[in-house]
Amino acid sequence: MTSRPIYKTKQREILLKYMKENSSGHITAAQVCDYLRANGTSIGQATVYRQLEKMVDEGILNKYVIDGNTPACFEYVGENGHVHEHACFHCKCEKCGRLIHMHCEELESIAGHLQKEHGFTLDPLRTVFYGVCETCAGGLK
Amino acid sequence: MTSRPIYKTKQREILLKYMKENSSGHITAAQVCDYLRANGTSIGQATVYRQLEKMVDEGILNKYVIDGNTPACFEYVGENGHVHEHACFHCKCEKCGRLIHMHCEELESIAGHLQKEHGFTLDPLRTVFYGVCETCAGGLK
DNA sequence: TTGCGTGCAAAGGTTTTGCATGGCA
DNA sequence: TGCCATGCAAAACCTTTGCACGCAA
Repeated sequence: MTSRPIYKTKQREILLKYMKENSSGHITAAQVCDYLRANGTSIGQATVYRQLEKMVDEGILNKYVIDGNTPACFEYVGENGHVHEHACFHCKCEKCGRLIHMHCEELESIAGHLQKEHGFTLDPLRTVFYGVCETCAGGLK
Repeated sequence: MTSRPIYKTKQREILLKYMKENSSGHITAAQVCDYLRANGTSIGQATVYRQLEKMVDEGILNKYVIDGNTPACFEYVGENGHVHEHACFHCKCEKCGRLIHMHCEELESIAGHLQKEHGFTLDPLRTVFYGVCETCAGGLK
């Protein structure tokens, strides 16, 4: 939501590439730093945090927070403007940590409801449903 | 959850009383400490955190984690196995950063839907809807 | 008496910030 | 050239933990 200019720096490109290549999973800032360090292309952690946060602002990345004591996870969700994947919702399992993508039209009605009844414009890209997935629920309580 | 014995200490009673009296809003651990300090009945912060967490385990309090950098919020939801009827949903405005909590029955159907159609057990306590609130949307872009 | 609760201080770990320098536009 | 990005280290922040003592049951 910020309208700052986007500088195309070497560091940004490296981060973008890495996040894109790992779009299937959720990456923590520490993991990024580790990878870069192991790769010889070390980037200051402050830059990593700043760029990651910036990309979240731009809608390129999603940020997931489980709780205050575990590091936040980032996930690549697309560039080129706002690639609104139609109603792509995310569910995060609190047990196995798995991130589940689901496309469901019915869930779109939530946005409409929030808008009409509560005057709240939902941002589905950034909203994450937390809970317990089928597998973990089936196993043990 | 946990099945530890519940000791009835002076500190616990004070905390319980305070949380009960402020059940309408969200209280942070720091707010509790501030209040107690201002009141002369200071309790060690470690105890505050430990008791609060314990009460969450017991189902007396709800704990809300918005993101990793803001302190967690606690809310009194009832004792005596008094299961709270309506889950509390949270909306966080990405512009003004305001946290809006709403009790809405219709939104509860989301949980049911996720459960039935996707096998996902929603945890309303930890789920936050991101978007733009009425004020910010109405005002300026 | 037993074992949990408490309090203090210090540690823990993630994320942010200050400031000087470097690089994109 | 102007402004933003970077990097390093230190700070900030919330929360947890170690340990000795106190207190409920």
